Amino acid sequence: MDQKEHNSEKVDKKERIIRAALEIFSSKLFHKVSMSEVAVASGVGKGTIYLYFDSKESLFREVIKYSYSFYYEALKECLEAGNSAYEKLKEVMTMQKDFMQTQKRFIYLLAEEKLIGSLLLEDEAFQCQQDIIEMVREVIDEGIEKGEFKIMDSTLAAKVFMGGIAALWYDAYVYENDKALRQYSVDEIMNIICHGFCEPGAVTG
Amino acid sequence: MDQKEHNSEKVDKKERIIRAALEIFSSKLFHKVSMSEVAVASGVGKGTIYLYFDSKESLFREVIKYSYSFYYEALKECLEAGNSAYEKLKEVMTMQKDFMQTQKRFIYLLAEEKLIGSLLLEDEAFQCQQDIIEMVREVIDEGIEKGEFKIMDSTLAAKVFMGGIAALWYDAYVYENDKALRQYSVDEIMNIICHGFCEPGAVTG
Amino acid sequence: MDQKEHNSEKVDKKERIIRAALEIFSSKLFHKVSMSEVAVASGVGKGTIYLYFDSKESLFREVIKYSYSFYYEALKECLEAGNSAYEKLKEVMTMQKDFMQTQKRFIYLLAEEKLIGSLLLEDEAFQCQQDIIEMVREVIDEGIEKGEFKIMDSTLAAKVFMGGIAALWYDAYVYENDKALRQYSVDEIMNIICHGFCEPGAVTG
Amino acid sequence: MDQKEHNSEKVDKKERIIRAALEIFSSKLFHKVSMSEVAVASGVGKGTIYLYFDSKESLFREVIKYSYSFYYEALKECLEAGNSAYEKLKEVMTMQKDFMQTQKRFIYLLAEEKLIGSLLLEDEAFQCQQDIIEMVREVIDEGIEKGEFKIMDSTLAAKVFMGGIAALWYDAYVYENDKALRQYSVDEIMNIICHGFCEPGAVTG
DNA sequence: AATGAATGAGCATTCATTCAT
DNA sequence: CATGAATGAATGCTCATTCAT
Repeated sequence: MDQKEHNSEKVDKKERIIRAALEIFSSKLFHKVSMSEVAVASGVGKGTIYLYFDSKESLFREVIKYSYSFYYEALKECLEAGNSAYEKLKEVMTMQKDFMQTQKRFIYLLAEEKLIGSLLLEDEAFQCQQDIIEMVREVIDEGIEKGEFKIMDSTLAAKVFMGGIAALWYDAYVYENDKALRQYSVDEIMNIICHGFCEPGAVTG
Repeated sequence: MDQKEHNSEKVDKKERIIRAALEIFSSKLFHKVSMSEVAVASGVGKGTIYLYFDSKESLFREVIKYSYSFYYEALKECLEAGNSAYEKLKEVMTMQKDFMQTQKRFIYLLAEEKLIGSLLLEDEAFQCQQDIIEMVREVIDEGIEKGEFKIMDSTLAAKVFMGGIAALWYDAYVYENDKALRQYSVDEIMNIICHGFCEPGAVTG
Repeated sequence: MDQKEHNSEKVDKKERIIRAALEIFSSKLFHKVSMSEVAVASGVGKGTIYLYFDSKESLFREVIKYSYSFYYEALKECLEAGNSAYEKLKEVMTMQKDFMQTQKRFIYLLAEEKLIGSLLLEDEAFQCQQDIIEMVREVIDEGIEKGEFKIMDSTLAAKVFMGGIAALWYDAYVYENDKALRQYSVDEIMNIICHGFCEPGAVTG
Repeated sequence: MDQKEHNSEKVDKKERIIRAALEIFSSKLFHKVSMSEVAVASGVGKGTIYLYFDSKESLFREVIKYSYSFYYEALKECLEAGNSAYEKLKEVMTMQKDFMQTQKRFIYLLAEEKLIGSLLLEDEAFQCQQDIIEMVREVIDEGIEKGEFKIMDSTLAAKVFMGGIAALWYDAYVYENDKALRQYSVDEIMNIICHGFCEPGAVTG
């Protein structure tokens, strides 16, 4: 067995554990997940997990990173896809709607990560969130430059955009109330976020 | 000591426990909080907690309700305060900004409640969230009727509004990055949400 | 209120507690009985029990004594009733069969008392058992003197007699298998105990 | 170390726990025994007990079964030993006398088992008692067939026989009054049980 | 005397982690 | 590398007993 094979086996086993852990962490609260359970689901011995991960927390952290990587890739594609900034944001919204429907549990995981994260995780994981906001911000800046969007604080706008849609899917998932989401079309949501609540011409405070 | 005082003492003790528990649940994950700890912080015996609450979960639930009650009141005041629907929403946003700065931990608690709640709590707690959306929706409907806001799905708008600002404070609290929030004025945020991203007149998708 | 009334009230309350406790101790293991439960069943406050009894153990002890007193009286009547020693023992057996059918739980209590007793109770309670054996022994001695019974160790005989029938009712109660007992007539049991297993004339050991 | 040794080590550990638990359950009421105590006495960690037993109750049950197995074997030997039915019963009585002197605590355990058992244990444990009565009954039936014993209900006789001697040892152990038992010879007791109380020829009711 | 709110010692059980094999 | 038996710290909850009223 050469070094390459050796490494690839290690990676395989590590990934197998992460994937099994992802499934389990997605379905229960962190503290309700036991390492034995992860070991059984991964098809490895309990001790083996500790060869690849320092602790339960560390495993959780890697699971989050693994999950983000898919989301991150999907997001990147969206932001490269459309022509206008508006279209790019619409792509993001569509992607998230789909993502949510197929990977519902990821949302749950993200929510828990925020909590666990704020107490347990390292900055590294926070970075993922920041990166996402940053990517969206760039598109918004692009839209501002092109005159598509008005002049505004693009970071603030990115947070409002991502926060608004996050709240929608969060609601849909956590309250298992996804009909609420399905009933809204992406255009409807985009319309509200991009054109605002106000009747054009309304005079406000 | 008359009956009234006696009752008030009982209420005091229950509330003392809730307040101590609020502090603690706000700073740690549910499973990391021990009843002994709550007892010590409340200045009562461990068994005493069980005179007022059936279980740890039950205590958590009451803490959530207690927290909501303040938020709920504040929200009600805001929605009665302004003249226009726009002003009312602006009041809400201002209130939340202040609320967040003084009661930061409530946000954390809310987030955990969503998780724990979806697994452990009864529907009762969910209702609070629904009630809040409902209250905001009514104001938005009012705005639509008055011609202040354009015709749109008011529930969706309420979710986007509350979700968007929730995301902002969540970010501010969880990532302890509140300078980010302080730097934005309420007007700036209201402008984005109410008037949207787009340059008026921009033609979109 | 004079002293007499006062005492009688005390006795009443004490007896009320004992009677309630008797019911409860008869239906559950000692450790499964809570003092609150006894308080509620007695219609007194929890603290009140401690005015009359030093501890849960002490209450249990008094309950046993109270129960024995009835048994003791019934036994005394039996032993005074018949003409011959044989008849007296038969009376005892009949009484126990009836006693068992109406006061099943007493048996349960007695059994637990033996256990709790051997660890918790004072000699005083042991005395009851000894007294009972003693009473039976006297009747057996009487029978020996009268030539009804053969010469034998009367204490041993008393223990075998009481033990044998105790085993029968114990079995009947604990295994809730009382049809087993009901199917045997007192005469049948007396015949076995008083005339023995052996075919008269059989030559043994 | 080969597989066999490995297995034998496992068995050893389980048996070590059972033996330690036997000692402790024999000296205290079930509810007064703590698992920590059993762990310390077994020389294993507290968690280890739970690798071999599901719960405290389950441990208790296994302790009972373990104890019975010795008694059961001894009883079987007795009933195969003598020539006549009388001799077999005498063997049983002798065995029990010895058994009691060396394994006093077993009796205590049996008594508790009846109580705990009637409330907590499964039928499985009851079966042991029934089996024992059954074994004795068969010998008595054999005696009846051979004309050694008179015609009588053999199950009833078995219960009286086992009950009578049980009461004797119970008394001896629980009241720590074993001189009482030692003073009686097996022949004396057999005489009373097998030939009865009555003077041969006495006329009874 | 009577009460019952308050207490805190006590205990069964779980599970992340280690380490001998 | 891989394992899983062994561990013991940690924790929610109960309940006999006390004591201020």
